[in-house]
Amino acid sequence: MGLSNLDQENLKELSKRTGNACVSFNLRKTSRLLSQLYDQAFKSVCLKGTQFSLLMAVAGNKDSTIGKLCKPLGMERSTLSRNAAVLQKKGLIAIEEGEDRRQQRIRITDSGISVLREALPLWQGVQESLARELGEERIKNLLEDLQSLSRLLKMK
Amino acid sequence: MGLSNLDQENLKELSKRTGNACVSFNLRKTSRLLSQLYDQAFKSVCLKGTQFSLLMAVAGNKDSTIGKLCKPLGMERSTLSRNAAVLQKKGLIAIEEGEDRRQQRIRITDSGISVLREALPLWQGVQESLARELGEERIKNLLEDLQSLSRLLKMK
DNA sequence: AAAGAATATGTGTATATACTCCTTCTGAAG
DNA sequence: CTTCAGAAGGAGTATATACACATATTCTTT
Repeated sequence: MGLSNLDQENLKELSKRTGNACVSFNLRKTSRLLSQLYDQAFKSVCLKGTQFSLLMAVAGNKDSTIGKLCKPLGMERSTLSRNAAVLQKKGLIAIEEGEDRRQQRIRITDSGISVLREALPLWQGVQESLARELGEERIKNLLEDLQSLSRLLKMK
Repeated sequence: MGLSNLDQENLKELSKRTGNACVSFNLRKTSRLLSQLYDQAFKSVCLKGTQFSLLMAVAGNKDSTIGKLCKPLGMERSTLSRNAAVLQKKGLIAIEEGEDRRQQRIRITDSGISVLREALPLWQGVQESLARELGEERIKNLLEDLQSLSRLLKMK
């Protein structure tokens, strides 16, 4: 149909179809909603879902740097830099100049480990409730599709 | 395993598994990457993907208001309010006081329609390239899963 | 060793996002 | 008509996000 012959009826219809079909819109929308659920779960440890993910990534990548962490997280360098600063301010990670003085080495602190310890069961709780409500199979498929799409996009 | 007995090997393993299994992390990550692709596509019409979605939603909901648009977009009221202000500044939508003077009525402008007309084929281009590269079937499944998850989350 | 290329990161700016608190307005109860 | 509860929205604040530009450091070439 397109927009060539555009009255109100067409617009309404077009808008609805576009919203239903747009991969990006639906990803962002679901992501927004789901992020709120995770944020709630982490409230008691004063973390947001994004911060939990980053903290966990730092924990699992000993002696990494801002630049090196970008790729696995699929995150822009400057974004990561700023997000890391938030965790540093909370004392959960340490950021220090590397031997190569251009680099900033990142490591998790004891306090960070401690928070992670508290946060992990909260995370697991949300994951399990999702699996219960949406079904394990569906979650598994969703994760696979998301990861395929991520790989595809990173190659560009 | 948990975090009870936590050395570097465990952490590395745990971090990897958590990242692979976390629905929210994978949604946000893919969403970030994909948004960049859409943003590129809309560059020539000076829109971002988020703005295209909102503009399209405004176009399809004649005589709507900030509050009424929230639900279908799965967006927080204040977020929508601020995003709408950006489109207003660009002259693509108009925001005016309603009869009920608490409300802000939103409508697309002629300029907005015009930009939408240019943007639609760009959107379609990205959608088609995605379908080609990931497969129609997979896109369809992904959209269905996302929409199921959205519905589930909205009920909370 | 000096010059220039390449690398790693920070900063400025703009948008996106959500929570909390505040103001304005409407409508209902009396 | 007054009061007051509820609705609609804005503003303050903090984080998340990315792009463009600037800076510092290392490496490479001559």
